[in-house]
Amino acid sequence: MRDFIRVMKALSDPNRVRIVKMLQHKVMCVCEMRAALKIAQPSVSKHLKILEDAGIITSQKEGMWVNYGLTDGSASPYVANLLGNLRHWLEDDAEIADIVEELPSIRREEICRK
Amino acid sequence: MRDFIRVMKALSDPNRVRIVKMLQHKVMCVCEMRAALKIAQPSVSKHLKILEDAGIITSQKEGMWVNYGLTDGSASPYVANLLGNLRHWLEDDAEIADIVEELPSIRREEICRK
DNA sequence: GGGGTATATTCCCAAAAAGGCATATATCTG
DNA sequence: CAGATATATGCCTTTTTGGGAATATACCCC
Repeated sequence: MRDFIRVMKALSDPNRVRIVKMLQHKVMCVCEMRAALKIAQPSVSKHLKILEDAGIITSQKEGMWVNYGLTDGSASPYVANLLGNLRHWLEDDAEIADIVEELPSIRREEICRK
Repeated sequence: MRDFIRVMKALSDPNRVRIVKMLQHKVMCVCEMRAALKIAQPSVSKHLKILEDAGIITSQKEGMWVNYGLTDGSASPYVANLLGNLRHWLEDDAEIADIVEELPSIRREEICRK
């Protein structure tokens, strides 16, 4: 039950769902997500921690950056199912479409390292 | 997005998940759920409202009682999918098993109408 | 080692959520 | 109609949650 609730809570926040939908398109670092979501960096980090604790995303350090990506969900049937469905769910959501459309223009080389 | 969040939030609370798992076994009135969950009646009513607003359950008046049951989920793909999966998810959860086991002994004729 | 950058953590605040008690509403019974 | 019962609503309190600012940590480059 605890695992199930943890996954459901993790996906109960719009910004966290946006993160998942973005990560369907590419691996991203924190500052890229910050730029896409237009919220403060610590807020992004906290959302990422919640998603990671739920087994929905994983992180990998690459020098100064931390790359976040979706897990394969093999550790949890709840994650596996929801990540699978979220591949088509919300695809026609206007707001999600807007964010995804702008993703290619958000490149860490331009945003970070100023 | 709003619909999706509403459904996820509705299923992010242990007591509401317990309600769904109970309703998989039988239609129940508020006082039966109150007895099963061991929380105050107004709390049950409020949880039911949240689940109903999300399209997860429906209610039907029967005299003094209000019977609650699961929807078929046809109004929402999120509901349809989650209700479908919740038919097997948490089936081996100890706490859920306990509640389900006691369901037959919770009969409105004995609990209500004192 | 020192300066700069990316990320995580801490602290604080405002808003939301969950619970209970009291009360309102609706229905049944006599 | 009056009393009893089932459910819903309102109010209040406590806890949780999301956000930001400041700070700590880790890494890179010189």
